[in-house]
Amino acid sequence: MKHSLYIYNTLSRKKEEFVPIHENKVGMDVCGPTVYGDPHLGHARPAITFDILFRYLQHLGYKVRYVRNITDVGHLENDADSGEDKIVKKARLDELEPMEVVQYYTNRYHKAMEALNVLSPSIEPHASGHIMEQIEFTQKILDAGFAYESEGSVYFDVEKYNKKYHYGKLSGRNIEDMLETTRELDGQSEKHRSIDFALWKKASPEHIMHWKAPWSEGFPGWHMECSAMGTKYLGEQFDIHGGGMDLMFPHHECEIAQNRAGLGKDTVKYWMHNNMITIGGQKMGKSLGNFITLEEFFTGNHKLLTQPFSPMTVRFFILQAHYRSTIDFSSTALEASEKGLSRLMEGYARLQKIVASSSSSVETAGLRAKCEEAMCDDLNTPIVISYLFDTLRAINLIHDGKEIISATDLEELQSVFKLFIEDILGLQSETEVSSGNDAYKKAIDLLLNMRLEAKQNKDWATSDKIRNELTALGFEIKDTKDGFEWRAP
RNA sequence: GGUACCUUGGCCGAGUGGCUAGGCACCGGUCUGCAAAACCGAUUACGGCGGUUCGAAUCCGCCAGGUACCUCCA
Repeated sequence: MKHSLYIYNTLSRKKEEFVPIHENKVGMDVCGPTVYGDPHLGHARPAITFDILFRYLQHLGYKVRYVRNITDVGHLENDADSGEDKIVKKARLDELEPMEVVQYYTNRYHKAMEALNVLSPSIEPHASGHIMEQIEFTQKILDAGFAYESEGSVYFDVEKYNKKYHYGKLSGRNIEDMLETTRELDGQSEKHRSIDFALWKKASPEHIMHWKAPWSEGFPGWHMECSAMGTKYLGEQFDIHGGGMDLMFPHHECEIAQNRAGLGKDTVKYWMHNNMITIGGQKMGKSLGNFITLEEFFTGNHKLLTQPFSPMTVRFFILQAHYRSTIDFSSTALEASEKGLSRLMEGYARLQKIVASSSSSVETAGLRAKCEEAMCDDLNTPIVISYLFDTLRAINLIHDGKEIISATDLEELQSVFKLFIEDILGLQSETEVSSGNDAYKKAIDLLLNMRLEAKQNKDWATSDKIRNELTALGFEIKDTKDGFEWRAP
């Protein structure tokens, strides 16, 4: 029996059954990175969360168009007149062309994502390549009467919008509170209200990145790109929009308002938000300066890291928590994940070598359904993983010859493990890649066969010497009943 | 100040009314020349107080502590 997928919709604050707008097709938009810095652990979370969703929707048989944008126009540093493109600022510091910075960090992002086994989205549009669409969208909002021009910039009229629609429906805020709690109005004289946000911003003279628009030489406001690009590639109504929880307000709230004002209808059916990764209980982020880049994880080159952590360990660590929970980073937590993952992957490798018997003494039939059920319950990957570990025990017992499994059950188990470990969770074995070529493998086998002989002759000195030397080089040697297993460093 | 959320055993983390996920660590055992691995077993838990209920980690109230957003952030 096929389960229905339920996902948590931030709009309703409830798990809802996922029903696509168009049968068998899913449109999905996720906020991608701003490419002015190295990708860090925080970037890995939404990428992996929505990678899982992307993979699972496809597994369910949907044809998915996944749009993940690259923000390269930059956001305003602040709302004041001196607001400056982040990308421009960095470029000037580095004395690079803005697009050079964009290219550099985009490449770095892609490299990290590939290492994490995050699938490429269907379309990865750059904001800088969609200025026309953003200008047109802004014009639509102006035409609809929900924006005003002021000194070359265009602002969204939140109060007017709120009279007809509801500004704050996603984040649960109300406009009165926002007006009360926003104190500083200095330097914002262009705007009618402090809560109004820019759709188009006139560029100051020192601003390098700017484009021609009916109102001024300038650049789009920072919520505009999602409205313009999402609807361009997915239509005026599409299924899923995702991103980090910190984007809920103002970014996604403003996007909802822009789309409603410009198109006259709500665009997104399901809003999904992943929670943050914390470090010592605090959000890991740029402003706090407590983030660790993905490269630092992979190399171990950071004062908070006791060792390097492989991309798969990082991926597994993230999947061991539900995407809507905060997950607290620590080196010891990563170490625990690393060991768990390694045990899981070894068991998975063992599963391939198991020889079937005429019947089964272990019960494994329900695994597929249980895992599907967990995934359908708002992508509960930690539960899926716990089921895999439960089954791992049976696999090891069969491997040790203490239990038996029939050919039918074995085939099913292999199929389920492949489906969930590789296809859905996207975990891949890292040791096989690094094991090198055939000659190298044969050389190690040769050494270990010599050790086996020494053992048979009770020559413990030679036997231990080979094992100790190989261990010192980073190899893992395991004796089995009738031989050995080894793993490259 | 406003809004939302969180507090689970040594650590990380599931779980939303009864059936006490899982991982890592630790302890005991089996196996082994020794070790590793694997397996078996044991131990440790739901922030505090009160309420609802036959029964609460799970629902309600209060208190304490913490986090996020309200400014760029995944």
